[in-house]
Amino acid sequence: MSETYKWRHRFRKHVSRWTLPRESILDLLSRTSKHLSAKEIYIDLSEAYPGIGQSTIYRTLNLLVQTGFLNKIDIGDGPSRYEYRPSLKKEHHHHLVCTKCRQIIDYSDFSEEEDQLIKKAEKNIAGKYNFQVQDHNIEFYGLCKNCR
Amino acid sequence: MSETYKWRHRFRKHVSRWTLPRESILDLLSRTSKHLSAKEIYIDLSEAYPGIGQSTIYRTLNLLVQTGFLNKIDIGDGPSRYEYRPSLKKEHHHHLVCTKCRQIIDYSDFSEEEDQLIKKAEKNIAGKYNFQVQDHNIEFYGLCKNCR
DNA sequence: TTGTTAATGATAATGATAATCATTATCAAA
DNA sequence: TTTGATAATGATTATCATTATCATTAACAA
Repeated sequence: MSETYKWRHRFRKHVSRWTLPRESILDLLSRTSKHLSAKEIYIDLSEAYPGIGQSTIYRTLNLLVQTGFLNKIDIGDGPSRYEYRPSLKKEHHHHLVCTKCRQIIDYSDFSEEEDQLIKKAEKNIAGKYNFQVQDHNIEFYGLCKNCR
Repeated sequence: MSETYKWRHRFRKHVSRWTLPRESILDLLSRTSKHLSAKEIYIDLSEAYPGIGQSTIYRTLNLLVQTGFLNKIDIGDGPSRYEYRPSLKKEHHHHLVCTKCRQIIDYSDFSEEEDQLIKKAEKNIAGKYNFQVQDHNIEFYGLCKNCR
């Protein structure tokens, strides 16, 4: 079964129409490991899809984030970046952010202890602050292999 | 010894002049536990210091972050927020971000295991990606006691 | 095939922040 | 203490990312 078909199916559950811009953006992000900004997506797609509007890019990105197809990444400066999210299940990874070239690298192998620590912290937070944790985010800042 | 005197002293090491806007901003942020945006700081200071310029706020905030007097906090949407940083030593805390009212709460009690886990991760990251970790950041997203 | 209506793309608007530049204030040295 | 070099300020404009508006177009259920 094609990816497109699966996407379309998942998408239609949200009572939204399946359109070329939506497929193009999802397709692009699913084929790259890069973390792209709206502008970068716009530039890239403009070749295969001349005339696509910037507004559509922004709207579609927001929609795809809301519906769980994409993750939005915000590292302080510059524009938001987006990455494909393969499954709705708790596939969890974090990011290494190069403070020099601003490259973002995925980092996913520290799960067992992390889960324990996070669970513990969430319990602690719930008790102490009456704060109901839904999600968490860890970033490491430093220098990538090219910049160090 | 007054705070102002200490700030001034620390500041002069960076070959910068000690001015009223700089003192006012530092004073304001040191007296609140809130995490304020540039605009909020501007509005607040405008009362005690009519005529202060927005540019000065932004410039000064950047400077104070660079010189270690303040932390800059970026939680995705909205403007950057700033908090006072009591000491240059590794006083480390993280943030609970309410996804509904966008309030930020400081969270600092999970250090021992955290340190261990983070150290381990940093070593792992260095080995695997040749990435030199300098700092890290953890955020918990959820609902605060008023919003849950 | 068609009608309803959601999505698109062009454009203007907004909000946060940075750049420019003439004026003013700080502070080291006289 | 004054003074002079120059850093900092505040007004303004520019820029950059993102959102809002709205007429036109396309998706898809019937």
